Amino acid sequence: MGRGRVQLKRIENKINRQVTFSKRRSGLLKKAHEISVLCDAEVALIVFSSKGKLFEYSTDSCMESILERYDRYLYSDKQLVGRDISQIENWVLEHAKLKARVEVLEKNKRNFMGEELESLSLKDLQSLEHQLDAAIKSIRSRKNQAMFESISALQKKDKALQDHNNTLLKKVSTTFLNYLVLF
Amino acid sequence: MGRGRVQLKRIENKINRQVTFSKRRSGLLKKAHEISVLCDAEVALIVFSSKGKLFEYSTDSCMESILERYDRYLYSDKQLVGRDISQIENWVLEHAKLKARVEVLEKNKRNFMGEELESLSLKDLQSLEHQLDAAIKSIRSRKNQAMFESISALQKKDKALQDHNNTLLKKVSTTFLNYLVLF
DNA sequence: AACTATTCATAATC
DNA sequence: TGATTATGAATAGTT
Repeated sequence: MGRGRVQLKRIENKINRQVTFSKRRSGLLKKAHEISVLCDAEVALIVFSSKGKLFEYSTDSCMESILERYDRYLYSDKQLVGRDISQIENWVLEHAKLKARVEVLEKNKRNFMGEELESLSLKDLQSLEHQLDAAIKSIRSRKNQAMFESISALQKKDKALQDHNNTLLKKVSTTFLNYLVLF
Repeated sequence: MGRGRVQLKRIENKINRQVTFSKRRSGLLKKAHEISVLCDAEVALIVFSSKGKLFEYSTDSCMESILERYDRYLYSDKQLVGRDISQIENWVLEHAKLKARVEVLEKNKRNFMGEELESLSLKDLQSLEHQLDAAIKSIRSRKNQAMFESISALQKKDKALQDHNNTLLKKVSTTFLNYLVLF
């Protein structure tokens, strides 16, 4: 990239190194974000500059949960300690995540109900419309099915009742005939 | 990169998503390594695929030490202990409530997307259908409005550009005439 | 911080 | 998968 090939070795000139770091860092963070969104992946990226400054990226801005998942993945049965975050801090985080999730879902719901559309782009609107169109199709199809099921259940019940009625009727008339014979 | 530019949103096609993930993952790991070597930075990169598989890169000082450094960087001065017990109990409750709310909202959302309809009664289905019908109407109306706004903004811009062009044209011809007069 | 000339990464295709 | 290729992105060197 850029003019001339680059050797994969430490850039000796301090200024160049700093500039390259700055450029490549933003590129790297961007690509981390892209793969996260495009491919539905969970990404945690931590970069310390040679001067010790921290830069980071994490999917859904929740580094801690990804690192925890990482620990779980590696040491599935081991204690989570090692990383010295107390349980309480974990809860705070979890809580914040839940709250954010609720907010997103509620916004979502309002959009699904045709509210708060001002905040959506034309593209979002289009995709929402298609989503709902598809949903309505499913719902109508399911409704039809449910109605048919309900109808056939009623017909079956109706038939059973009629049969029962007939049986009773026979019994009654037999009893009546017996009565006549006796008296 | 590649043929045609790419939208920053989840790739819906599963196969494409998987392929893109594989390609971009190797690109990302490579770049992480490069910045690490070129700029003498310490890098930790963790990627979970959507299927939950782990991929990682870390500057040779090993992942664990970088994560430790990260924790130290963030939490070195914070106190982690000594919170009020009743406060904690409150949180536990709050947490349970939030979780329940999330569950309801998610079920809701799935229904709005035409999924999990088996659990709904005929009446529920009917009302959901009406709800979505109304929503679609709002959305279409909002979409129309947004499109008109967009169009009129473009027309306005177009007009401004034409005016500017005319002004420039006049300037050019005046200059040309002056030039003719002089020579 | 801008601007290019290049190299690189990768989406589409096979 | 793996290779190829056309194209859009990233970026090294320069100003």
